[in-house]
Parts: sequence; structure tokens; C-alpha cells
Amino acid sequence: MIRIGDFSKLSRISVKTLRYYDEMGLLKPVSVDRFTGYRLYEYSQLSVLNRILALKELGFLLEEIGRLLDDGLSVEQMRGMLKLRETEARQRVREEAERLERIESWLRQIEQEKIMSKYDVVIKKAEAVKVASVRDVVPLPSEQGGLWGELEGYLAMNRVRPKDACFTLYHDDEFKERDWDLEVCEPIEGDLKESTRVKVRTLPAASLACTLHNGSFTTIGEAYNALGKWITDNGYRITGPCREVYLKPAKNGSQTDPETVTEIQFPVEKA
Amino acid sequence: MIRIGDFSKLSRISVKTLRYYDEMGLLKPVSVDRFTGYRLYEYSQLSVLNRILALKELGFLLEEIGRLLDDGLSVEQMRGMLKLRETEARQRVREEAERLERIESWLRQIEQEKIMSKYDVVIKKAEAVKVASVRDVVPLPSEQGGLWGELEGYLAMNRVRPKDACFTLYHDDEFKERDWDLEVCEPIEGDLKESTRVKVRTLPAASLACTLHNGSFTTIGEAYNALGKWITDNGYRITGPCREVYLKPAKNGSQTDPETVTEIQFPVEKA
DNA sequence: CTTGACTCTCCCGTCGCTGGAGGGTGTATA
DNA sequence: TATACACCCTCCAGCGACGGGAGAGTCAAG
Repeated sequence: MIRIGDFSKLSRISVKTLRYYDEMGLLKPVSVDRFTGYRLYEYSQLSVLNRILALKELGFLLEEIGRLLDDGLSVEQMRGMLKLRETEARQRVREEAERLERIESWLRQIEQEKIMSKYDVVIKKAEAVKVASVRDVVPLPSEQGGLWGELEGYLAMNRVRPKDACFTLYHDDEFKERDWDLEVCEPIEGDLKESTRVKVRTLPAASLACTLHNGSFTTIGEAYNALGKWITDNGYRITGPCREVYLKPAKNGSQTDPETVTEIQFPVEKA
Repeated sequence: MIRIGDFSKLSRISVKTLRYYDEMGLLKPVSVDRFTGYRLYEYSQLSVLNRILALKELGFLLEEIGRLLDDGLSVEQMRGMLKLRETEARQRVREEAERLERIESWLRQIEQEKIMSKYDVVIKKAEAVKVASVRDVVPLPSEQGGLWGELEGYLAMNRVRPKDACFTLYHDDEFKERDWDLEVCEPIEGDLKESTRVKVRTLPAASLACTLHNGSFTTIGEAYNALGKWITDNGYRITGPCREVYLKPAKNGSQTDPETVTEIQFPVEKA
């Protein structure tokens, strides 16, 4: 029988931690002095502690370890739990590797351009959205006003109020001089019947690489460039049409309103 | 100017989080209604929030992000901070990969042997230790009693009291039938002059792969086997002589005392 | 009898939030 | 105009695995 300080020295685990494990029911001292409250351990408990530490390194929570130690666990159960930990560990390795990749990308960016980019890119998980939309080919993006007119008119007529920021989907894979295939969208809830021009569809859930552009549309190309660079630089792949979300729409459809805020989103997945 | 709920929808960041960022001084709303306490944001603050999120993904603490946003930070300073994050991220990738390796090793172990090993292996960082020791070649490990006699006698004579568990260093690289080169050690503090037989030296700090053996020395080979297997299986390399630490020494040097607890430690590094 | 090492319990802080209680505010509808 | 109901506020607690420190009791040696 040894006191907590000696047990701590032998196991190289702090007294604080040992008391905490006692409290959690993970490793109770074999006896506690009734009068002084002193904890008394057996040498053989060092093995139990070692098992606790080993399980902890595998990523188990202390609470799980407590249950593992109590239940006489079968090899099969143990295998199952380990399999679970395995997937989790793989996940975390991926996450940390991605973080590292992002840091290196930032470093490369400031090395090359000697200035911090205006455009910060963030990955966001988006749920599926149901939208009403009008799709058509127009000479230039700046000429999508007519499509918006059609869509808004139809929605107003059907007493459907949009519930979120509206956006345009760009369906062309490559840059075009003229004739852009685009689709103006308003997120909606509830039901809405389609017309020949206005369709209702649901965009699938996706991971989106996002960046924000402030001000006039004349310079929005820079945002696209920065975002495109980021996507390849961080090892992602574009998996669908780009969304241009009008967080703060321009006043009366102006192309140069300096107050507009637009978010550009590309659906992506890890390459 | 928009209220927190709309700002939350546009940014896809929860209201709770926005309030927390306000409290932390990370992202203060441009104005707060004097009477209702309602927070009012500007659309342009979405960009600030995006920068916060981007920095968070690089692994910065919120407090650091706050300082980064306040200070007009130079590109050089930013480069320095990123370099720091980079090393940290590399470290964490390594750690998670090691965890994964350990899990897979456990899985292999239970697949092969259909039973959970008695021997749990843990890596512990050990500081340098100053020891008094006697080194010699003896026919068999069980015959090291004489060396202990010499060492203890000398220590008692010099009024030096050992401060930690004593141990034996095994200097042979390979298994030997006879004639083992070993060194019995007692950790000491303070000064002690050497004799022809008793030396004083300091073992360097190291990472140790450790496992515990309970009971008789006749079966301690199993512990060595399990530990050796673990070390190669987890991608470590042995970097020094093995230590056999007598956490609970046998009564009167018995080789079969079932109460003894012995820790086997190999200095290792990642291969 | 003191000194100093050891032990106890209890409470607070970590980090980045989330959840809930309890109460005020703003607007659309009946 | 009354009333829903959504929205907003502040304050407090909790997570996980401890570490730090206060304040008080315990134990062995000199």
C-alpha cells in the first residue's frame, strides 16, 4: 500500500490527475483512510493505470475508458470500438493535413504577392436549398436584369416571398466572351407550381468554397481569380456550377453600386 | 444596417457565436441600440467575419485573431506567425498519425491473437537522471544480486539515500545464453564520489516505451516480447539500453515473488 | 516542539462555443 | 386593438481533462 505521492512518482502521472481519476471512478485507490482521507494504492494498480493511459492514447474519452474497464469486454466489442476510433483518427489526420495545406497556401500567397489578399476563402457546408429559378442564355452577365424581372414577377403573383439571399448560377464551365448560360434563383419554402419559364428545383447539399466581394461588379473578376487560385492551391476540385449570391443587392440593379456585397461560392470536394 | 439574425443567416454563423465574438472584441456590431441593446451590423462586416473564419481555420486562437485584426500587421509579422502555425500543424498531423498507427496496431494484435494483450505499452517522456551504478558481466540476470550488494553498501557508507525506484540497464543488443553485460543503478541527488566499482553518471532524457510486468521474473520474457513487438509495430526504433525498473522490488531478492512489479523501458524514437 | 514535506477538499480557469431560463421588443395577422 | 409569434437581450451552466492555488489537516525527522 502506497500513498498518492509515491504512486504518482512510480507512474509519472501527476497527483492531480490521479485524484481526478479517482473522482471519475476510473482508478479508485484500494483503500481510503477513514480519518485522514489519505488515498492508499496497491502496486498492482499501476497496471490498471497503464491500461487507462494506453486507451487514452487511442483517443477514448475517460468516461468510455471507465466503462471499458468495468465491463468484462469481449474481443468482438473491443474490435468494434477500435474500428470506430480508427475512422475518427483518420478523419482528424485529414483535417489537420488540410489545415497545414491551408497555412502553406497562405504562405505561398504572401511570398509571391508580398501583400495579404483581400479575399479570404472559407469552406462552408450548405444544406440542400429549394429554389425558384429562370434559366437562359444572355449576352453578358450584366444583362440578367430581365430574368430577375420575370422571376420576381412570378413570385409576387403567386404570393411567395423569398426566404434567403437570391443568387445566380453560372452554368458555363469556361470563360465566355459572350452568351452566358445562367440561372437566376430565389430560395423559397413551401410549394410553388412551375411555369414555362419559372422552374422549381432543389440544389443538393454541398461544401462551398466561399469568398466575399465588396462593391462594384466591374472588379468582381479579381474575386473569381483569387477564389479559383485558392481552390486549386488547396487541393480541391470544382463539382458544380458557381453561385453568385447577392447578400446586399445593388440599388435598382446598378452594376457599380459601391455598397453591394456579393458572395461567390463554388461547390467543391477534396481532389 | 441589419440585425443579428439576418447577419447570422447571411454569414451562416450562429447568433450565439456572433454574440460571443462581440463579447471577445473580435467583431463588434457598428452600433447597439441604446434602449433595446439590439446589435446592428453593416454588410461590410461580413468580410471581417470571413477573415476571422479564415484565420480560425489556420489554427489561430480567437484572442490572437483579435490582435491580428487590431494591429495593422505587416506582411513580415504575418509570415512569422504563419511559420509558427505551420510547425504546430505539422506536429499535430504527426500526433494524429501516430494515434492512428497505434489503433491499427491494437487491431492487428487482437485479430492475430484473438485476445487482448496483458501488456499495455505507453510512451513516457523521461528527464535526465543522475545515477550511481555498478556495471559488470554476470552469467545470468538472476545472478545480479552481488552487484546490488556492492552498490547498496557503497551508498549506505556514503550516507546517500536513493530517491527513486532502482533499475538495471541491459547493455547487450542481442539475446545471450550466458554472460550478460548489465549495470545496476540507483537514482541519486546531490554529489557522490566514485569508487573503482561504483560510478556516477547521468542518463540522458529520452522517450521511453514502457510496459509493466506483475509477479515472478520467470515469465518476464513475455513482457519483453510484447514490448518488442509493439515497438516495431508502431514504427519506433530502439535508441539505447533497456531499463528494468523495480517499482515494487522482490522480498529478499526472490526471483519468484508474485507481488513484485517491474517496469520495462526501452528508449525509443520514431523511425 | 518545530520544520517541512505531504495530503486533503473546494473552487476557479482553460477554449469556443451551445443550451436554457427569464424577460423585453417588433411586426403581422385576426 | 389584441394577440400571437418571431426575434432579441442578459445571465448562468456545461463541456473535457485536468492545473493552480487557498486553507487546513497529517506525518516523520531533527
